[in-house]
Amino acid sequence: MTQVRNRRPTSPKQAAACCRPIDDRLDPGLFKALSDPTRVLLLACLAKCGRPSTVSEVAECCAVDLSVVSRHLALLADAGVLDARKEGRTVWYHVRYEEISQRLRALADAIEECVQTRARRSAGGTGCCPKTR
Amino acid sequence: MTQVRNRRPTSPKQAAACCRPIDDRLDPGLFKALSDPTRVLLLACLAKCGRPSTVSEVAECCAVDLSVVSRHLALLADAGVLDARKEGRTVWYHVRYEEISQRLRALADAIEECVQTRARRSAGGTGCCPKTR
DNA sequence: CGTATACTTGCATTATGACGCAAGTACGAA
DNA sequence: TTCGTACTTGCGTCATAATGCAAGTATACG
Repeated sequence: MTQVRNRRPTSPKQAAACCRPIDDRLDPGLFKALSDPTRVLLLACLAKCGRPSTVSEVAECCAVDLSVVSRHLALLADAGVLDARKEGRTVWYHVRYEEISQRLRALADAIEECVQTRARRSAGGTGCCPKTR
Repeated sequence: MTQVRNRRPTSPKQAAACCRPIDDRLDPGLFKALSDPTRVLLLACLAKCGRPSTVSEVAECCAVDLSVVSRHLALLADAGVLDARKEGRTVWYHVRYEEISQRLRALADAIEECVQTRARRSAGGTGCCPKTR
């Protein structure tokens, strides 16, 4: 494939060979965690409540089985959305507010960077690095 | 269920009855669109390329069938991530940079609002409205 | 008109994931 | 050590969705 280094890619195919902040920030893992309605409902309840809550407490928010809630919360924690702290037999989950908002803002920045790159690039920008993954 | 109006919810269950900006901004539809690796790859290529591209062009970015790419792009357009413009037999897709970054920032704001609410609330805040959906 | 191009749609296959139930684990209390 | 609480895990079922191929539609071009 033609390597493009110091020019903006002129086609999507060329763009595929370029790495930009958006490549790291556009993480399907995070979005997969937020793509299920039940999970999002649980997350919203936790977020609005504001304090760490147990699995049982969160399970009262909706009609699904406790085991389902347990799995959803564990998945959200895996994705970096929640933080889990075990205390005896109870587990306290709380929202990683800063983590989430920072990741979202970083992605927003990365997306806007793609627009601004055109101007910067033509003025002698940072170039397009080869894709390494 | 106990309705909580002018206090911060003290449990996730109470929180479920409260509506906040996060309820509207945490839209599973958007995240579902961004949860598939192939779709994210196509989106990144389009974003980095910067100009509107055709289905065929985008399809050169990865090894999946053209029909698959066609479906992915249509889905991303449905989710508000891409904009589609038909011109003769070709369809030009381009990234809605502003739309996406604004939605992400709005969600980041809504998440942080959940943290700040505690202080505002105890000083006589806006209250907790009943859930209407 | 016929043909090529650009994309979409139907359909079957396969993979992934959500869910509930039941059983299991871990911990605390009596 | 026995029981109850809090959660996790195994497993079967069902629904959703990703994919490729083939056929279909729409448009341009000669």
